[in-house]
Amino acid sequence: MQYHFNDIEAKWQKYWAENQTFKASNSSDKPKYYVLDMFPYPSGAGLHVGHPLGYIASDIYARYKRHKGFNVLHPQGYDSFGLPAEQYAIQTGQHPAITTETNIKTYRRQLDQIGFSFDWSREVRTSSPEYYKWTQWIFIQLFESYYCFNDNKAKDIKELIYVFKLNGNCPKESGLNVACDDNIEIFSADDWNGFSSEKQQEILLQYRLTYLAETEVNWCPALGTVLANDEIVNGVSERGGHPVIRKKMTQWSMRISAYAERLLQGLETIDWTESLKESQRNWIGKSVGASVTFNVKMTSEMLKQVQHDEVQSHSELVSESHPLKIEVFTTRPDTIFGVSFMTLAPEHELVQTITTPEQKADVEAYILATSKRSERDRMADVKTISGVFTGAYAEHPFSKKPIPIWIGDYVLAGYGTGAVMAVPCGDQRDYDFAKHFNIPIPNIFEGVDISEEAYASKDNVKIANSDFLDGMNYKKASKRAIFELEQLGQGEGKTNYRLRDAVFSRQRYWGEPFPVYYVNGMPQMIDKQYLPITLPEVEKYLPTETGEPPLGRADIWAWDTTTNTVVSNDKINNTTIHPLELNTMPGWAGSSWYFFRYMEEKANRGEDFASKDALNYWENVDLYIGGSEHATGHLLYSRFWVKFLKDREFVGVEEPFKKLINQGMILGTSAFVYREDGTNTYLSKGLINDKKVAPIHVKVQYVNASDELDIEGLKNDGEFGEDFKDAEFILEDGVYKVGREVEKMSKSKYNVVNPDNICEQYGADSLRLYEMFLGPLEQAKPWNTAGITGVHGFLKKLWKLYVGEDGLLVNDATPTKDNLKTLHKTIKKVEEDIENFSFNTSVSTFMIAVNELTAQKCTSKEVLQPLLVLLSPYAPHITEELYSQLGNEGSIATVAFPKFDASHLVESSKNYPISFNGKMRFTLELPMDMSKDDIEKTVMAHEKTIAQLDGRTPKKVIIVPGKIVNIVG
RNA sequence: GCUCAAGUGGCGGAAUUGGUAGACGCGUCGGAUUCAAAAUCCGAUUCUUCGGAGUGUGGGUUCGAUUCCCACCUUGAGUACCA
Repeated sequence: MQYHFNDIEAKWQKYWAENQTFKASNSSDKPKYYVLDMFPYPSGAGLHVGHPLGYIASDIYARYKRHKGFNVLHPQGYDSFGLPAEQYAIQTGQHPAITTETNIKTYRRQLDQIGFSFDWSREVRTSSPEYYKWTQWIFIQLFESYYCFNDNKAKDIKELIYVFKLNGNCPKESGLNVACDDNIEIFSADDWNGFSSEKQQEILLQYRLTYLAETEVNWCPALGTVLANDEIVNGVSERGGHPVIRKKMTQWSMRISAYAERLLQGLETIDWTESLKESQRNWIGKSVGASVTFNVKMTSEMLKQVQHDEVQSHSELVSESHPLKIEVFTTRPDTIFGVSFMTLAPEHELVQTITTPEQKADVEAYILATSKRSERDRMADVKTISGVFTGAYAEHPFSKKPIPIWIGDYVLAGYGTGAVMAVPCGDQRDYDFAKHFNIPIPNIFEGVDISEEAYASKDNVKIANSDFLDGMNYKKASKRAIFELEQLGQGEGKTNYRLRDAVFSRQRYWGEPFPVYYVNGMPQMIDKQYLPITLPEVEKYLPTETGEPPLGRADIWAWDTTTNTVVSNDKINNTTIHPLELNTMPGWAGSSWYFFRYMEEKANRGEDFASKDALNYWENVDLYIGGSEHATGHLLYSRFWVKFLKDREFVGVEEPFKKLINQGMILGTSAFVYREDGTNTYLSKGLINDKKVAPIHVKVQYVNASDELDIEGLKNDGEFGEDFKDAEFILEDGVYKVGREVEKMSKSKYNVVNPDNICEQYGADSLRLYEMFLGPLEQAKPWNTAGITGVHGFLKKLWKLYVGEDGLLVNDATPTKDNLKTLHKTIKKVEEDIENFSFNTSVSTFMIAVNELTAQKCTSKEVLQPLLVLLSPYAPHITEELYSQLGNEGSIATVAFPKFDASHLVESSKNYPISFNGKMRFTLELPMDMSKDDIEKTVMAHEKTIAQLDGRTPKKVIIVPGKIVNIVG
C-alpha cells in the first residue's frame, strides 16, 4: 500500500471538523494553555508559503501541549477592517464587504488544507458588527476615563468632575496629578461651577483618555488619510510607500502617553525577545533630566508685542520684573554652566514675540524656508546647519550672564518643550551650530580637549568652570544643579518620554464607525445599549484627496436622540437630530483586544465583550507568535488597552501576551531578465558585461533550477505575456539565463510560491515539516521548493516502516534494546526542541530515528506507536492515519506524550576514554548535587579504569565546577 | 550616528553547561535497478601541495574555544537632529 497523502489529508481534516477535535472547553480539570497567532489581514492575494510559517509553529506547540495534558485554546480569526482590505477593494472596484468575504473564504480554504488545529467555533472578524460593537464600547470607556498618576491608574471621569466642583484643577489645591494636554488653563472650583456646559466639556476633553484635538498629523494624500507614527517608515507610508506631509486636523487621539512608564516597566515582566523589548523601549524613549526655566531679558518692544500676542496668557502679567519664560528640557543639568546660547524650534510660540525689529526679516524668511521643507527633505538633510539669531537674550539662572536666543530647525517642536539650552562643549549638534555661527564654546570639563569635537560622554569626567559644581561627576553635579534650580524656582527634575499620543481617526470608509455624535460641535457618546453603530452604505467609499471622510457621502448618517437611531442627514435640526462622526477608527483598534474575544465561544457571546468566567479562566495569552513588524504598533497598543481595561476592572491581567515569538520572514528568490536600454531585446545574464540594462522581474514559474528561462511560457502568459510578445531574447549557450536575487516574497516581485501547489504535489505534512526544517523559526530564510523532496522522502520512508506491500508491518514483537534506545533518544530530543522552539532540529531527529528503525527492521508497536505521537504535532495527517491503522480508535491528538526513560540510554552514555591530540581525555558526567568527597572517590575509581584501558596513568585531574570532570593524561 | 541580532562547506543549516566542527537535508559526483526515463536504493562530498589548515579578522583566557573576554571588519533589522 502506497502513501496517498492527498486522500489521507482530506480524510483527517474532515474527521477533525466533524468530531470538533480541537474545540476548547471553558471548564476543565486540566491546566489551561492559550496559544495565539497574530490573525491575518485577508488580502486579495491569498496566502503564500511565507504566511503559514508562524501558524505551523504555533500549531505544533498547541498540539504538543494537548499531548502534554493541557486544555489548549488555539483560535483563529481575521483582522478584516483597515487599509489593506480597503486598498484591495479599491483596486478591484468592489465593495470592501464583498472582497473581504471572498478573501476570507480563500484564506479559510488555504488554512484548512494545511491541517491546523484551530478552534474555529471562536472565530472573530473585526469587521463584523457583533465584534466592533465592543470596539466601540471600549472607545466609550476610554472617553469616560482619565489617568491619575497618584494611583497610577485610569479612573472614571466622574471622579475628576467631582474634584473640579470641589477644588478646581490647580495641582496644589486639588491634589490632582493627572494626564492632560499641555498648557491647560488653571481654574478654581468657583470658576468651574460657573462655566457653561460647553466650556466644561471642552476642558474635560483635555483630560479624557481619548480626546478630540486639533493636532499636527501625518497626512498621506495618496491614501487619503492620516497615519500614526508607526505607520510611517522613512518619511513615507508603510503601505504603498506614498509621501506623507504634516497637516493640522481635528482628530481623535489616544492618550497612550499617560501609560508610558507602565508600558516601559511592564516589559520587565514578560518573556519577549530582548530585541523586541528594546524597540519598545526606544519607541517609548524615556529620558531623565531636568526642566530649566530661562528668563528672557525684556525690551520695551517685547512688552508691546506681549500685550498684542497675549502669550502665556495663563501666567502672571508680564513686565520687566516678571519676564517671559522659556522652559527647556535637558538630560544634562550638570552642564548648565556650559550654556552659551539657546535654540528654539522655528514653530516655538515665543519666536515672534521676542524677535527684535532688526532681526525680524531674517527670522521670518527662515521660518518660511523651513516650513516649506517636507518631512523627508528634513530627514534626508541632517548635515546642513541652519539657523538665525532672534536678537533677544535670556538670562543664565546662576551666572545671570546674557544668553543669545537663536532659532534652528535641528530643534524639534514636537519633543520636550521645543527649546533647548545649548551646551556646545557637551553636545555635538550644539557644537556644530556654535562653530558654524561663531558662538563661543566654553569648556566645563576638567582636562578634556574640545578643540575638535564635543565631549558627549557622561563618564570619567569632572565638571570645571562651573561655580558650585566644580570637581563633581555627572551624577553628583546633576543632583546639585537640580537642587539649586529648585531653590531659585527655575527648574526641577523631570522625565520626558518620546512616546506621542496616537492619532485614532482615519478618513476612510472600511473601519469601525465612532459611537459619537456632535451637539454644538462637542462630541457626545452614544449609550452602550444602542451599539453597534453600523457602517452606513455610501455610494462611493473611495477616499478623497482633500481629506473629507467618505462617510460624509452617506445619506443616512445622523443621530436621533429621541428614538436613538441612525436617521437621514437632511433631518439634522440641532435639537434632537445631530450629525454623527464621519471618521472611522484605525486598523489597530480591532486588533488591540481580539485575544479576549476568543475566550468565549461564539454561541455564548452575550452581553459582555467576554464573560467574567471566560476571562478569569483563560487570563492572558501564554504564547503569541507573529511578525516583528508589529513591534511598535499592534504590540504596544494592545498592551495599552489591556492596562486600561485592567484599571477599569474589565479584565484581570496587566499584560496581554506572556511569551512572544517573532517568526522570521520566508524570502522568495526573484528572477530577472535584462532589457537593454532603449531596445526591446533582452540579454541573457552572462552577456550583459558593461551594457546598460534594466532588470525586470519575471514570474519564477518560468525559470527552472538551472536559472534557464522558458521563453515560450513567458510569452504566452495571460497576465504579462503581452509585454514580451515582440521581444527578442539573446541566448548564451543556447539558453536564456536569468538573474537571481533573494527578496521579500511578494506578488509584485513575481516570486511567490503558493502553498496550494505544494499541498497538491507533496501534501500538507510535507509542507509543514519543510517550513520548519528550513531553519530557525525566528530567522529570515529563503524558500527553495527543490529541497522539499528531502522531507517528503522522509514521510514516504516513515510510511514504509509501518505499511508494506501486503499491509501492516507492525506487530507485538518485543522491542530490542536498540529500538528502545532510538525511541527514547528521540523522545528526549523532540521534547527539548519543542520547549525551545527549535523545530528545525527535531525534523532532523525524526529522519535519523526512521533511518535507524528501518535499519533495525523494527516492527514493534511498543516503539512505533509512541513515535507517531511524537511526530503528530509536526505531521498530523500521516500520524493520524498510521495510528488508526495500528488499530486505535479516535484521534491521536489527545494521546499522552510518551514518557522519556533514561535507562534505555544508559549504555550509550557509558564513558570510554578517547585519545585526542596525543593526549588522553576522559569526560565523566556527574550529578550536580554530588558532594566533593564523592566526586573524588568517583574520579579515583575511574582513574583506575582508564589506566587499565589505556595502559597509562593520568597525570592531571581537573575538576571543573559543575558536573564535568576532565582527566588529562 | 545609536540600539539589537548575526557571520560555520557549493546551499539551508547542526553542534547540551567550553570537550571528536560540519549532524540532517538540498545540490553535485559515482554505482545498483531499468530497453530507457521517472521513482527507489547504496556510496562519496570543508579545503589540502597529504605535512596539515580550518567556524569573518587580530589578540586573550583555558589542558581544550564555533561557544567565554577585548578590539576590529562585514551583513541584516529597528530607530533617527529626542537635547
